[in-house]
Amino acid sequence: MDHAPAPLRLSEQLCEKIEEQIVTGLLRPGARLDEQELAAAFGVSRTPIREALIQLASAGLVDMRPRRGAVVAEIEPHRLCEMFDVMAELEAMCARLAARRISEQEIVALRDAHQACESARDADNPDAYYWLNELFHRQIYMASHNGFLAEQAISLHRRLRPYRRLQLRVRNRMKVSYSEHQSIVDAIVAGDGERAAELIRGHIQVQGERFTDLVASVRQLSSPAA
Amino acid sequence: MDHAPAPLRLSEQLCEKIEEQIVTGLLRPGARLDEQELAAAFGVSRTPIREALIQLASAGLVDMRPRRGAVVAEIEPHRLCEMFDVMAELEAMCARLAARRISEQEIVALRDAHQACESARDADNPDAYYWLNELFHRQIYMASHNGFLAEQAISLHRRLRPYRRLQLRVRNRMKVSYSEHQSIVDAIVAGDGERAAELIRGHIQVQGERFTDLVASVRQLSSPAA
DNA sequence: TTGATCAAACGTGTATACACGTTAGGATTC
DNA sequence: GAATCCTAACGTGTATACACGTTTGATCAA
Repeated sequence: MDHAPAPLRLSEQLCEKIEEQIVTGLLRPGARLDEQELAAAFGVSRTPIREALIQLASAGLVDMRPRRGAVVAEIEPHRLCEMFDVMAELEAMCARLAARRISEQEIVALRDAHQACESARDADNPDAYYWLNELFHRQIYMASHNGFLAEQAISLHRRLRPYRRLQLRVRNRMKVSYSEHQSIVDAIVAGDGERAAELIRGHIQVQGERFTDLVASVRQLSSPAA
Repeated sequence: MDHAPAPLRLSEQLCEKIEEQIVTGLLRPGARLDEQELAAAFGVSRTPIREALIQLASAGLVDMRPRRGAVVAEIEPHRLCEMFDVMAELEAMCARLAARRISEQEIVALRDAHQACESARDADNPDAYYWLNELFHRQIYMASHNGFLAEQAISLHRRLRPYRRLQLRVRNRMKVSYSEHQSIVDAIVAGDGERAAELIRGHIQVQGERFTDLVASVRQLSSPAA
């Protein structure tokens, strides 16, 4: 599908690799990102590392303080809630548009993605569910037929990844999530945009609300010393 | 307000300068951004220029093609409409939240900003109106009391600047815009979030719709040769 | 012992140098 | 005369070198 023959630029590859380490939690929020250290670790010079860090800083995953080095961005609980509120609104917009514009093919794809989530739920496999859930939501983004909106949604979704991931461990979360998905699919297929928007807004916001509880532990993780 | 003592990094300053040249139209969409040329023009080396371009590329104002140089991003008409749709939704969200959360002080500030627009309208000064309009909208962003949302709105607003600017030249646009502002202020102060959201959504979307007409001329500007 | 001051090491920010892909121009061939 | 191939110049991508601010450790004074 992605027929780009080669990234061809080290900066891009490094950007993805470092982002991977951030979202998987290998690099914790607040961790220093020493340019020389990273350069040595990846076997390249500082130049492409710097360029990768600048990109990640623009994306909000890294915080660069002048002359004082870069660190993995620490998102305080309050801001995290704000971000989830915006995410909820973006997804609501996607759902509203999707209800009006989704094609027959896309309906099939959406139902397939939904079905796949069911399998992961039944297998009680949070990691699988995490990925399949992401694919499910992307189907809705695409069905909005607004490419820019879809990009924004994907971008913010990525940024929230490390925090979202914890959610699925909550008891019964997968089952509740799946049943919410069902209602959303029904509303979209029925062409009821307002209902679909309202449902998915709640679906996302509940995660933000629950974070009010979880953030404490996250904060503990990111600042062990103090 | 912004108590940052000094940007201290050339990359940042160059980023702003180049962005300025893009949004003011000095650098037209599609224009090549030769690193050596820019470096010579600003009297610096290629390194900070590259870093500035990477930031601008992340922001979407510049398009970097591997090994083939950077150009000012060309936004095709279709995508521009998509961006205005998202902008409308972001502003609607700001207005909805603002109606619930705005403080007495912020109401005063909002009315002041609105009043300032009136002066520019009466003076029939589109350039002044352009800036005051921006300040007016920012008051609403801030009143949403969602810092992340406000940042996103400001960011997208900046990106749409070069295209938005043309709008005010349209006959009677300033008068219509001002009267729409009035209704929006009333709805927010009255605490009617849904009405405020609906009004501002229309206020923004009408710009996107009108662009369907204007884009032809924009396209002509950006690609004189063919 | 604790506090402040200073100096050296460290790391970022910028400049320069080099390598490779891209592109444009000219020569050659059909 | 037009198209293609080759070649050389150009510009990007990466590496290296250097300058300056920041930080840290030690020394000295109270």
